[in-house]
Amino acid sequence: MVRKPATLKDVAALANVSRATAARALNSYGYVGDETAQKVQAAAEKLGYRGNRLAQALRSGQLPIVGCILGDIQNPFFARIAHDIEVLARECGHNLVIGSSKEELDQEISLLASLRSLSIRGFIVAPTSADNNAHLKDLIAENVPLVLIDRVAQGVDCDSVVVDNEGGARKAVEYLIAMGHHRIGLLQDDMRIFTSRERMSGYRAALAAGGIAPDDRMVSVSQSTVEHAVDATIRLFSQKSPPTALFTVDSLMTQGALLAFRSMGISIPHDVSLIGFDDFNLATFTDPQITVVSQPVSEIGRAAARLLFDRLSGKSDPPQKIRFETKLIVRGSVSRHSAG
Amino acid sequence: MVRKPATLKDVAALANVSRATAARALNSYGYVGDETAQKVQAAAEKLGYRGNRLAQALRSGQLPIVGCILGDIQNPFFARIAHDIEVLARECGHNLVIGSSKEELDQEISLLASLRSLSIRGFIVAPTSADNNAHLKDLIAENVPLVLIDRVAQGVDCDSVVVDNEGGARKAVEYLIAMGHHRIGLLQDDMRIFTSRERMSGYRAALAAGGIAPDDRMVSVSQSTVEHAVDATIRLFSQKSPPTALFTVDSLMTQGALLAFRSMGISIPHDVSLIGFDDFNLATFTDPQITVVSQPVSEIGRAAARLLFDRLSGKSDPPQKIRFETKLIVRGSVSRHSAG
DNA sequence: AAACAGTGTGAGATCGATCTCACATATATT
DNA sequence: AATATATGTGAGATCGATCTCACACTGTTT
Repeated sequence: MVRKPATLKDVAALANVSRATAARALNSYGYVGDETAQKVQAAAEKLGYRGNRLAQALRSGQLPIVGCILGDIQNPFFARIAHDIEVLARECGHNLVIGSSKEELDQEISLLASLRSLSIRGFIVAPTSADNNAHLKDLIAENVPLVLIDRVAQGVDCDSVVVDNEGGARKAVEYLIAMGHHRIGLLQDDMRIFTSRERMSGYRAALAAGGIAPDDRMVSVSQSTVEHAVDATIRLFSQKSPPTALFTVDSLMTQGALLAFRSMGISIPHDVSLIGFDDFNLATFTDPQITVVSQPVSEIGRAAARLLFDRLSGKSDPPQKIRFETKLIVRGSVSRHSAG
Repeated sequence: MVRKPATLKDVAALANVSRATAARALNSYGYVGDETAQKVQAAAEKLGYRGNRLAQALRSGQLPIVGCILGDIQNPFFARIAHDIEVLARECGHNLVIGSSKEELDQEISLLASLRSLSIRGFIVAPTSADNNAHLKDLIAENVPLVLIDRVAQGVDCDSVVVDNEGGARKAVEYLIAMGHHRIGLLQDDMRIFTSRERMSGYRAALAAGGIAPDDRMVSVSQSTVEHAVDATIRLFSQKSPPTALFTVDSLMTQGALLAFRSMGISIPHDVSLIGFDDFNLATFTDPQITVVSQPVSEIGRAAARLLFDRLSGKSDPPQKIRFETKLIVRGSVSRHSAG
């Protein structure tokens, strides 16, 4: 037996009033008699009435949902962000639709299109590509609230929350150089991605400042999964003269590098030094503990959500660009390299 | 300048036909003249018409969205599941709304209510409570497709996907007993949770089979986060006669236990043996590698999504209950205990 | 010529909630 | 008593897409 959810009409009928009056009673606006209001409340209660948000949304033009397009929820960094956004969204009476772009521009575009046709109120996006962003510009042109997170996109003028990727990478590599390393490997993501570019550029800047010529053989590109990172690390360290230190651009890659080193019998920090971008749960469990560049993960999602909901509630200040600092946390995965 | 999206009415006006005809042309049903159809297509093209899904949904009563309520996306187990569901949902032309219950029944109920008012087509839920599930029964009574995942709920007769929790836990504890352990600790989740119950019951069964009396002092309850698990482990191992082995019920707890042991100077497997339920990335990186009960994570989300979309496409077989096997993966975190 | 099938189109109802407007009453003010 | 003001309520329009129905027209069959 399929009983349909009760509609306002049902409530009105039961309370013996018009739909208009029922609506007034339930949403408390306009004039309603006390008695009438109570009758309506009781009727609504009895029928288990819950408004149909679709109908409400059709009138108001907007669904109480915000969309969030991230690279990959399986990355703990994004999982944390998604979680924080969801909590804040709920506080603001909104639900959250999550989509993974899998770092593919096509996915990002089609996902965005599909969410837009739902009349979703606003978006938080970690854009896959730093340049290719007509779809994001469209959003802005049509005045749909958008907050970029973790990454910004050229020519897209809107609120954003990122961290100091370049500074973080530079600090890490400078530290490696100060510890005597010259052949410093970089395990990085696709260069389309904003963070990858910035971290690469911090890496380059530190090398330059240390008088070290960049060497393409020291750089390996990998998708951001543990498995791909394992392979990329193995490639990097199978060369005749492999790096003596490695900087990885996210925690999944760091974990991949750890597993690769283990399988190759390379020991940290004896054979190779390691610094990862983004801290992770077990970074302090491994032996040695892993030195990392940490970012304030718990702030990022909340900050982005706050920006978005400010916009949704009508704020129209110029776009706000938040940039959090990163911090080098020195543990035990880097050792001094006696010059060679 | 905020240009509103074009409506069917606009298209019809531009093409000089009625809304009905425009709809027929665009959705290709009923009779439409060739010429007329082309005029309409052209008009739609020109205006960049994309149908308003809200309006469509209001008529059809359903939005192409499925909802998914999990314990916590930050748990890699759920993150993986969410990811797999999202991929399959997209293939089926649906979007995915994700909510975290944070293992609180209230959250689960309010989240469900909020999603239901959106006229979402179906749900995949990991119920927080094994008993308290009137809200789930409501779904079934109202014929809303529901798939339970990771956990089932009493009296809720619907599709479900779980693993053999009891068997997995029993195998783990039997193995510990076979290795000479008697004081076997259990680090578990709240007993409201189905998996917790089942794993507990496997633990008990193994103890009983091994002739070991259950001892409440060997059991510690913790929320499923690394931080809480650290505390719970410390409590458990601060007793006068602590366990010689520990079984943890999920990977976050396993990680918490590892961190706790490190901070207490307890070494694995020398001082204590450890088996965790649910494998994790770094389980093979730690020294020793961690012995775990693994579950086929990559199957679970996909199986659940498939069941759900089968229902959505009208299948009305009796509910299907899928139960995957678990596997004890012996690594190096368990050592033989010389009887004491 | 009459009846019928096939083709093409538009008017209007519908989904459910909300809002405007008009119309009642009741009380207060001149 | 006449007018103004406050208070309650309902009829009907609206949001955008879709669907039913009625109506028209062509061509075929008796």
